[in-house]
Amino acid sequence: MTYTAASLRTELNERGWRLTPQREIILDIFQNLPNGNHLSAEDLFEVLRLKGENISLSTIYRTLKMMSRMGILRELELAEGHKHYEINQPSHHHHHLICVKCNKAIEFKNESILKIGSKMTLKEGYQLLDCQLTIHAICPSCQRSLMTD
Amino acid sequence: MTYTAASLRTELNERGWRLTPQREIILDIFQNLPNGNHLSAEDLFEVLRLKGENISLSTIYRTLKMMSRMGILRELELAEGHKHYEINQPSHHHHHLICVKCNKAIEFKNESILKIGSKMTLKEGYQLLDCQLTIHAICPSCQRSLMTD
DNA sequence: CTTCCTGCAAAGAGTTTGCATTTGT
DNA sequence: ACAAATGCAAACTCTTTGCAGGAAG
Repeated sequence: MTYTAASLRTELNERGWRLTPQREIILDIFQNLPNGNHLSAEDLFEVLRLKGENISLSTIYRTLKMMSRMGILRELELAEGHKHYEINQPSHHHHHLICVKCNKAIEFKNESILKIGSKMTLKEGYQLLDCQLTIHAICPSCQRSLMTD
Repeated sequence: MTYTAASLRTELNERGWRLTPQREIILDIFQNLPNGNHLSAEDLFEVLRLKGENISLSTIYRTLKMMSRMGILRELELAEGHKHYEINQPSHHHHHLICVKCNKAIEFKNESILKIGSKMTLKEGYQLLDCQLTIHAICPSCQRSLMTD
């Protein structure tokens, strides 16, 4: 289930919303992002600026929130004080192991987690958008330096 | 594994840190919080104020971060724009199903998730602090009002 | 031609930090 | 005594919002 400009337009229009150049460009950036990469709002702003696309931060924030709520993007909490976003594709669905000290994140896959999420949302009558297992832990190198913050 | 003032003191001292009245009181609040309850920094500030304990917000933020990093508290991202905290006890370990539109959160238990987390951290040599499955979805009543934000 | 969207600037919320003072160990 | 923690206020970061002009359906 890959999003195209056309399918995005359809889905937007169904809700009384519109396809704008900005939304199309932002979707395109995420579609072409190498696997496992994720962008913060600022990152996206910078990527766009380098491509010569000057889309305002307000629009970026509004679009990221909208696309997350539509299930097009995943909103990741990587414990860095701001959110990161990536395209939401079941085939690349993964989770994160994060060091609470150095914030380093490792991605990993696990097939049973999505099943747990599907079962749970079905049971409660919710419409599933995304499910993420976030593991907070201390990485080997930070374990060796317990005294320092 | 219940924390007492004494065990907290020991663990702090091991790292060259100190047990202060503020830290003891904050731990106490979380110990006695009804199951499934969680507090934001502001909530905790208010709870303390009502008990006549005027602990500054700075100290609260510093203590919450410290106790999370020690594995005493769990840091929850309930998609409300700020973090919530609760005591980290395996026996009450649970996860969250959150509506991205109204932010309503349902708690649920699942035994296999902690196993997945333990296996993953063991494999990578990390020291497990906490693992949480967060499901983002749209609740039944928000599904019925798709047009509105 | 109406409604939605954008960009700008300003405001807002939550959190962090510098520093003088106080307090554990 | 000495290092660490507190409280205060100011600063900071990320994000949201009001509004006027511009664009999509």
